Amino acid sequence: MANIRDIAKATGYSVSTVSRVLNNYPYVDEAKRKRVLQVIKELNYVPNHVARNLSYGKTNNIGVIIPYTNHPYFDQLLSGITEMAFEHHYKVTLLPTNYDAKIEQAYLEEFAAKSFDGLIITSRSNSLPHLLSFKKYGSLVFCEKLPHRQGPCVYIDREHALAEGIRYLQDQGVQHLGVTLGRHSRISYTSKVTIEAVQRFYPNFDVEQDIYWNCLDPIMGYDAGQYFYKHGFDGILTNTDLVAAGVLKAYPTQKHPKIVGRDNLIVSDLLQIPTIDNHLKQCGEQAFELFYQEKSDQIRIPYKFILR
Amino acid sequence: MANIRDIAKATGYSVSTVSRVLNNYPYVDEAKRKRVLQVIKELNYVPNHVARNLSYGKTNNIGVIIPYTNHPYFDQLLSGITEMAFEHHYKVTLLPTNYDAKIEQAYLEEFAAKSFDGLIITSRSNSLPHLLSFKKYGSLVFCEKLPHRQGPCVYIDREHALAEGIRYLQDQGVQHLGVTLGRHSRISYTSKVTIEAVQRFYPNFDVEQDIYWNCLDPIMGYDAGQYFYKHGFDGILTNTDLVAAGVLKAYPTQKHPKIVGRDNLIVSDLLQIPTIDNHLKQCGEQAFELFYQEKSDQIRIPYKFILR
DNA sequence: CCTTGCTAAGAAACGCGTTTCATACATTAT
DNA sequence: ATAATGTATGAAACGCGTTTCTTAGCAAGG
Repeated sequence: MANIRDIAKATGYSVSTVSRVLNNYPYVDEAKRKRVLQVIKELNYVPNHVARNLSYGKTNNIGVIIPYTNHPYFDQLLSGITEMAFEHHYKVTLLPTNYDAKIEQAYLEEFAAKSFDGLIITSRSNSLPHLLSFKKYGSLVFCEKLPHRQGPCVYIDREHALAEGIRYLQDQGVQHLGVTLGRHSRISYTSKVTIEAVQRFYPNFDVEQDIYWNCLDPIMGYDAGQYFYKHGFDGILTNTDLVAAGVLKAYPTQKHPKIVGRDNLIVSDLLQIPTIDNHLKQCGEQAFELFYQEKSDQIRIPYKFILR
Repeated sequence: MANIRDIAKATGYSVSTVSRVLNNYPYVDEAKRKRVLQVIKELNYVPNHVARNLSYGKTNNIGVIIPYTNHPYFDQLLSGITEMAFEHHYKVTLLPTNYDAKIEQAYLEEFAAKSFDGLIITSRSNSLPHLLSFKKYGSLVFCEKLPHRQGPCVYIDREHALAEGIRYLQDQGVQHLGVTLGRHSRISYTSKVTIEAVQRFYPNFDVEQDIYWNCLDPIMGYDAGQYFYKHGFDGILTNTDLVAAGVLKAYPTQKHPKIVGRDNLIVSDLLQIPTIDNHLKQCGEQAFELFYQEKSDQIRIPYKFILR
């Protein structure tokens, strides 16, 4: 493959002149410009992007740390990021961690090594101070509320969103409330907030008996539903619409519990499940914007409780 | 930010020695190795990945040309690619085209410019010969059946998969078959195959009246369903489970048509919609493997018709 | 006629690692 | 004792664009 020096040689002009043609500088003789372009075509020359990036010190690439794809929560976030990145001529590189702190660490090092112009952290496995120590290498945007002035972030007002969902269940007369949550091994911040919110409305809520952990999809939701049905739960607060759908499936149709889903997924519309829409796509868009505008704002994305 | 020459200067050793330490070469004096590592730590030095890539002529990055994310078909494909890439220490960069040939072209040029070690084309907007002309710049893997010996690809046996779905509908006694399809502006290969397959089983199939175009999600599926219900269609072949779910919603529960979905999405399980599972995740995995193993095979991924 | 300013274009340095080549000493084999 | 290996390390070239610095021709302004 030809490089810029080959083109210089073939045309008889200098490397600088070729570079000037490539970058549309003024002050290049029209005849020479044409000749250069012609030779470029003849030799099938394409400027090496990596070399360019090295020279510019910039890659136009943003990394997104994400546990995994193909999960509605993260896919929505990702689609917001991707769309916005696209508009600003950035590319998005997926950095799946599977919640492994070691892998996350490896990505952070690649970031420090200038592989990406920025990093959006949709969910993290290392401690916040550790992650923040990488700020010196470039711009980091978090998808969680950071302590004041610690850097750019977008976040959801989970507390109020959950409160509204739980109040709805209470208003519907729910006596025995069950809750589905995700990973039990490393309990997420969201799970913690959920438990606290529920306890405020249901003081007798039993953390041991009334939570069904490790719910991520309808299959696990179905398991949860069987448990809840057997034990006479009449209201369920779920961690995502997918799980809500599974839960409902486990109850006989006439005995459906009051339920609240999350993420406003298509299923919740199809099955008429009330849901908390956290506008994740918008979160993703804003996260990218924060990176792009080099702002250090803390943006709260409004949620919306959708009654069906 | 320090670079390798700074480290060389600070230690008093040569750049080569520092590089040897970084790359775990044998034949470096133990004391020097330690000293180098110490200085690296002190100066907070991280080797520049872009420079390394330039030197190696390799990025460990694969690009995935995709119309958009957040669509079940592509997200499944993507999750297969991402998982496999992860296992082989590759990163995945998303290249959304929105079916715009110009944008696709831009990505192809970036590929030629060595931004990626390979390209997986999940769907394309330019002509096949045009895309194939980029083979000289690196390895291209297609997610569609290529003409013999034209390069690596994974594909689905759509013809047989569809035939099985349509035969099922016929066996169920469907008289008036409706079909939902995607984009009408640039009709996809899949759409063409679908029409041909239907015509084989239903010789009177009317391309004008019996197809509802531009169906991508349940909303559009609902529209299609209203049309089909109004005109007395008793069987629907849909282009994805999401659309199937929408179609059903438009029919009164007692009058549900016979229906066949696609992609084996969670909704189809929840709503008991028979579906054609094309094992898209597996497609993605195999596509990456073809790239990684530098094979030029044509891999057919078996489909599965799932009765409910 | 001389200065200022614009157009044009090349040499060389720069961004930053990796790798080849060359050198030199210390062993070990013959 | 000598040739052949093995260990250790530096200088310089390389991968490939971009950018700064310099030089230089030529026209307009004073």
